[in-house]
Amino acid sequence: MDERYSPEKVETDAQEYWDRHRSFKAVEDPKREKYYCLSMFPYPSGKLHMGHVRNYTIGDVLTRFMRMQGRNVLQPMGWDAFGLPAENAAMANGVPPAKWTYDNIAYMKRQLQSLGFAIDWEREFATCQPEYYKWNQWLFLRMLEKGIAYKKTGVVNWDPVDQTVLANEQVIDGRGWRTGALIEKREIPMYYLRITQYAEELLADLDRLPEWPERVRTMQANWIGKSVGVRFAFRVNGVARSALGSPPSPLEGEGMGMGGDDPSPLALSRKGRGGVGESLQDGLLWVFTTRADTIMGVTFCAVAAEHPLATHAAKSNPKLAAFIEECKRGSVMEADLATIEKKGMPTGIYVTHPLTGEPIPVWVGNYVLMAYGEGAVMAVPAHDERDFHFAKQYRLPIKQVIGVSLGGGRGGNVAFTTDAWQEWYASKDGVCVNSGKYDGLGYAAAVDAIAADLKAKGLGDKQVIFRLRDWGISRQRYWGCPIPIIHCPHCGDVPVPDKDLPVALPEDCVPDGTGNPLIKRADFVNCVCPKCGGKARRETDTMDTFVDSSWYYARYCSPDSGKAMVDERVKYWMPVDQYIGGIEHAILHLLYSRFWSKVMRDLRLVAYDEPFTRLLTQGMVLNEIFFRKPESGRITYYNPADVEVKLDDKGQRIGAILKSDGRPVESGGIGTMSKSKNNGVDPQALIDQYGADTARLFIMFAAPPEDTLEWSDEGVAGANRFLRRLWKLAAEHVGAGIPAKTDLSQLPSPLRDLRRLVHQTLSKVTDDIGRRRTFNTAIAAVMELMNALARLDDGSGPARAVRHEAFELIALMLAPIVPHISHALWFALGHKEAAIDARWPAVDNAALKQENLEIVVQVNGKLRGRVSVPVQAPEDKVRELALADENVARHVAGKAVRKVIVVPGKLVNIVVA
RNA sequence: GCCGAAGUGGUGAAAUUGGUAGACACGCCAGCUUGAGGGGCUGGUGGCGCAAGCCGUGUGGGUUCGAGUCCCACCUUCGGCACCA
Repeated sequence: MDERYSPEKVETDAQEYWDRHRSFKAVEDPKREKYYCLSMFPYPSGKLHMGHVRNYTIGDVLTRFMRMQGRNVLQPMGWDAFGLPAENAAMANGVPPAKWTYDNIAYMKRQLQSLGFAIDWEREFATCQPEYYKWNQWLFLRMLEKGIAYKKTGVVNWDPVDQTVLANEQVIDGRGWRTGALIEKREIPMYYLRITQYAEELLADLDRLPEWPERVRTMQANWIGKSVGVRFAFRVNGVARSALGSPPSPLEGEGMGMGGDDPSPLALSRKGRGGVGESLQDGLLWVFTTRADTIMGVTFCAVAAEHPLATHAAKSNPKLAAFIEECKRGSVMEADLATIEKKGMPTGIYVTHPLTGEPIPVWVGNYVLMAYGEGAVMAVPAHDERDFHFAKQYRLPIKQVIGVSLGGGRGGNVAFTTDAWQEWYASKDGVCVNSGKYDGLGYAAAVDAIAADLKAKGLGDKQVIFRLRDWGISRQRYWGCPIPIIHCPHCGDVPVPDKDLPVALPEDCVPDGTGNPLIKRADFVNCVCPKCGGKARRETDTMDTFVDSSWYYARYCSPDSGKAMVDERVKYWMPVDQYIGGIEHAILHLLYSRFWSKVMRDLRLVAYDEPFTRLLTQGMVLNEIFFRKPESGRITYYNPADVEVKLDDKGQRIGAILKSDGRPVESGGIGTMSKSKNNGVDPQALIDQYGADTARLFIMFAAPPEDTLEWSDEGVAGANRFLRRLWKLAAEHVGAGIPAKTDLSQLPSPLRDLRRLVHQTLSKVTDDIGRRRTFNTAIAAVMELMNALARLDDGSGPARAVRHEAFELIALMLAPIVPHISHALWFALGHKEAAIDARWPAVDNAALKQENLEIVVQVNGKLRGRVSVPVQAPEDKVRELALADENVARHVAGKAVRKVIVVPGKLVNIVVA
């Protein structure tokens, strides 16, 4: 064994061994329990970043650990290879997205391999390969047949200069990123997937995912956004149905006939979202409310700018038309809407209150969303904070209809004033007042009574609605999976027959920013109608890349299947036992994958309901931010590698300078590693300098996996120091020869203590990795053991045998985390079989036995002494020994002992007066 | 604004079930080692105090023999987002 630890050699050797023996090939074996460990696949952006390294190291540790536990493990890897960056790169460099993508994949694959991940590379694929995306198309056609996929118009960002559709991220302050032109909103036909049909199940099944982080489940539940309330209508005064120009809808009447008990999400999702018209059938203004108990307090209604009633009113009111235009111009991003000033304008139209018959004015409000509910709300300013402020601003009446008695709870109504908003105004705990026959009813009773009365009048009923909207998958982009539709002038939109799949994407296009290049590809666009044989035009839109990532985990089970999307091997491997990825995917990717799984299940392609049994969301990787901001001009960020930090003599930071010019830079705190803040660390540089094991060790040691991880060059050096020390100690031990097998059950005291520590450490590491997933504490425990081992200065036979066992267990305990050095140490310790095929060691319970325990003694809760007591000592004896301790006796002397609390094996607390 | 998570030495953190606060590591200090390369080894390192000891886990209360951990109120930071009717 070399005296010196040289990671390049150690790591190359280990990786060559694993390659040669195809150690990571996963083979289905019904006799063995499987373990499918999956990390979210990367977008091939060019090179790995630290977030990838962290993600894949966590997955690899669990994979290798479970493998040592005897499970038949699968850890695959692939590439989320379609997407916008490839088109941007093409525009910048003139390289086709296909070439750019495949080059990046080749480079990043080498990087992943150099980190020594236990990946079955034989299952690798990229989503841009026709063998994969063929099945996107195939499933899309099945969805079309089942009515899950459908076509309707949607709004997109239109750049009038480049004549192209832009993604949200390509719109900066309302202008195109390349042209600077003001972006217009355009309505174009698009394909949608009816995820809302699964809303109820997607919500309910969150309860079947107990091993997902609570906060992810909460985020998904909020995103699905189930609301139980009442949908009802106001008659629009003096407006006939024909005047509104809304065509009779085939869905008309469906809402009323559905009954409140079992509302179908499918029907609901159609209603109110299908576009203009439906909300005004028969001259009715439909609204949805969760506070029907406040209906007697309605003093106005507010509709969205896009609402047909607003459109109608604007025809004869230029000022209103201008206001509506202003509202429509604003951002569609809901986060932006949260901060805009609330504005409104009266339409001049009145509606009739369904219960009181009073006339109610209708306003247009910029805070009403067309996409949620009916695009119209009843406004109860006394009991809704937004309505309250709106009413104050425009001097609209405010009528209290809910009373609350605080304090005693009997009768005494707390005073209501319109001076300022009070928290309790929105409370559901009060009872109705000023509400005629509903007076005195609580929330639930009032809602029931009011819903029943509305139903009797044929003007409404209870209703469940979801915030979740159908998934629009059409993208007016080149580098994606073609949507398999043919547009025929005679037959309309015709699905591509299964036998003609895949619709292959030409790979030699170079986008130039002026729209989808597919439109100009005659050989792609021109085709023959499968129905009538006439000339037809192929759809040029491609699919959202979230489609690609919605089922890739299932494809890994049978990546070579040419006949089917997935084959019977999926039954063995799925569902994924452990999924690992960034918290940024908590909603969309995970929700779409869950939806896609349920669709595949309903098509009897798979048997599972949920694709990911256990989820681990790893924290972000942070680093310091340094910058200079000149008097005039732009802020410049400096990479922490180019900055030297100045410390005072206590190690407290006093400043930082740029290494190149020695002049000070300012600290911007710490933040996520990003290009814009120039605070990234290149994993490749780290691997080149210290090796993969050091990178893996540092990343797993610095923080628990779910927490953020702060980068530290000193910490990396420390991790490397530990490995060098381990290597050196092991080399010294092995250099003296492999000790003969020795009976370790009878050892002198210091050796027995050391051996107990060895097995205590094994016990802790097993629990930390297997159950707690706190890799940082597992590593700390091994470090502690190594420190104890280094202190043992004893060259005797028994000592060498104890030391040998300790090194063996250290090599195995560290094998999931730093597999290369463990591989080398294991062979050096005299084993013929490689560490990769070794089993996780078992704790020797006999080694854990001890005769005496150290017990802490407190007096009035303050630590006053420690005593050694026999393990089997009865409580009286422990108490006696505790009181006999010199320091304890001193603190107890002269005081009456009131109580003595004995916690077996832990402590004694003596309570004195 | 709403929702969620978290506040512990100079720093990253540990304390798993209410039971020794600060394991492990970084940094710093002292000493040794002419093998300066990102050296190696030993010891020290929460604050105050000569000491006994006292104080100490964001702040203020509370429960308990005992609280970083449980309860109430507040402050701060981070993350997510919805004006969701």
